[in-house]
Amino acid sequence: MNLSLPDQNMHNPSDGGLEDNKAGLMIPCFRRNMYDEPLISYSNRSIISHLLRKTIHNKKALDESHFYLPTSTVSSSTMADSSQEDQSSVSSKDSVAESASPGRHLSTRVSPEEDRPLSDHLQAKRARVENIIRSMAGSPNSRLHGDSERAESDTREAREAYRENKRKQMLPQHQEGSSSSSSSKDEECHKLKVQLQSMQRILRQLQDKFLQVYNQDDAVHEDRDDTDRSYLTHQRGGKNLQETLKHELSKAMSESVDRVFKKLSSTGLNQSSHQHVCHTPEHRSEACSPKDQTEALSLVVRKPPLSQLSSVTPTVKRPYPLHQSPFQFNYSTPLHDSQMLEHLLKYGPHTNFGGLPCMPPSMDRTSPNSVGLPWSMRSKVTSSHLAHHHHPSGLGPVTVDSLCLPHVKMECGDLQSIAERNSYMSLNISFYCLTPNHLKKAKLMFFYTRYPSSNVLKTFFPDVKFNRCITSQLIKWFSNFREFYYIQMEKFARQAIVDGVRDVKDMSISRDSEMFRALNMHYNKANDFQVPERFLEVSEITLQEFFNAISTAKDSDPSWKKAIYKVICKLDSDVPDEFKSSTCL
DNA sequence: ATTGATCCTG
DNA sequence: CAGGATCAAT
Repeated sequence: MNLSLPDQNMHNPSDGGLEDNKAGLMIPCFRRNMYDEPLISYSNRSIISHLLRKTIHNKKALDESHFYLPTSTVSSSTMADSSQEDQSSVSSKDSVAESASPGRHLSTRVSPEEDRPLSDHLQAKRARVENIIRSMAGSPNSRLHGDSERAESDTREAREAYRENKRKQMLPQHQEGSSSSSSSKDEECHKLKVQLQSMQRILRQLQDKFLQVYNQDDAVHEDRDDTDRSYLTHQRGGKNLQETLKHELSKAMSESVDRVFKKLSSTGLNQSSHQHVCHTPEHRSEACSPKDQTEALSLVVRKPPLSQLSSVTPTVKRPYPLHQSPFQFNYSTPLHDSQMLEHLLKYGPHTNFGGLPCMPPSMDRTSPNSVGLPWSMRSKVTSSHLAHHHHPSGLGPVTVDSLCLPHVKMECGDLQSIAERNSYMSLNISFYCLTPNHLKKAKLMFFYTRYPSSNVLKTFFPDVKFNRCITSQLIKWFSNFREFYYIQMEKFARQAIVDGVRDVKDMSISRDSEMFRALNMHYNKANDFQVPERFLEVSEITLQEFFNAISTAKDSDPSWKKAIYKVICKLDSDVPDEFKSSTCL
């Protein structure tokens, strides 16, 4: 924390953004290496990527294992240009895993001739997915390693191939759900693609702008020894622009996310509603067959195997491909990242997910915490609660555990663990919830304002998307701060009276007084912030108010503190502008 | 009905 | 620090 150098992270591009980057969690994409890579490829790895991650993953695995299919299995000539990807999109990993469970229709390729028809439609399907990926943003590989022209032409070809493929998808495919679902999925994919392309355009524009500023700053940096003080004003202007651009970028991102997920919530949730059949064991082997997994796939919210079963706040872990789920409880419907994000947008991070449509209604019913209560009262459904109330009839602890998963409370830590897998989301996670850095900042702000208005909060936490939850949490924080503050004051005042202090003038607070140390320890633990003098004055006034009230026995009145609160709330001062910067911590 | 402050608890 | 209860103000 260094408020005098609020942007120091921004001025060390040379160390590649690998420095201790506290602010990096908030705005990770502004680190140079982050900028170079994840922002460009985010569209492959974020929103859609949770629909497609498996395909990409499979492709990688295959590239390593040299697993190949005969080109002849690709029946469509329109897929010729992407035949290699098509082939490589067959998951060697999945195949290996699935080979352990023979009889699944998505069998291994040990004898390709036997499943030629299946191979064909799976090939087509994979080709389609691959093409969608490529038409989204171009192949990340070609972007990163190849020349951009080729990438662009690849993209054009991929789009055409995609259109061709759309026609191909009209062919009878598989019996999952209804036959109309595949074409409607295509529609959704297409809509999503259009959305993403527009997002990309916006992003590219912002990236360009940002890069301009960035380069400009670099140039200024390099020349700074040779230039006069005009350099400082130049730099300041650049910084302002940087701040502006950061906010613009965040805003554009979040708006885009909002738009996409609005779409998703109208279309995607219909899909998940048909997944309801997954919740009964009788259906799990049918409706939740691996075929479904070749489409949207994603996260399984699960508890880490090593965590105690009694943990109240299980963390979200990397998804298992369903067939690799250690206990084969595939019917524990996975929560999609998109659903999580959507839920976050609606309710904030501290709600459980019992209300999500993918949840079995029965569990919703039996979970009183999840229905009809304000957000603040919905959380903390513990595994033990569920174990006792929902599944008294013989399911083992592990089963109960897995069935309870969607009820885990989402913490910022959980979100960040999602974000670790996804640079785009990591940019936005802190946007949707309060982080430890925000807490730290709030505590420092308390030195200036004990009773911040919600407008002040909004002003000084510009990197957070405010909703009811966030606002309440921030207000609660300050309420807790005040509580500690007033408790200290009362304690010290009473102690002074016990110690025989008579004159209120003897109640003073300096930087080396015990009272100050206690307060500083609480609000400025790292002691890296210079506590403003005004805070000492206000503290002293507070202490004297308590002293006076107690000495005159006003504390016999149950609401004697209110008078003091009324005095203290008028002593707020303005929070310095430095706190407005999201990079000040 | 909602919001916010405080108090109390864990 | 968060959750919940209570009270007051809107």
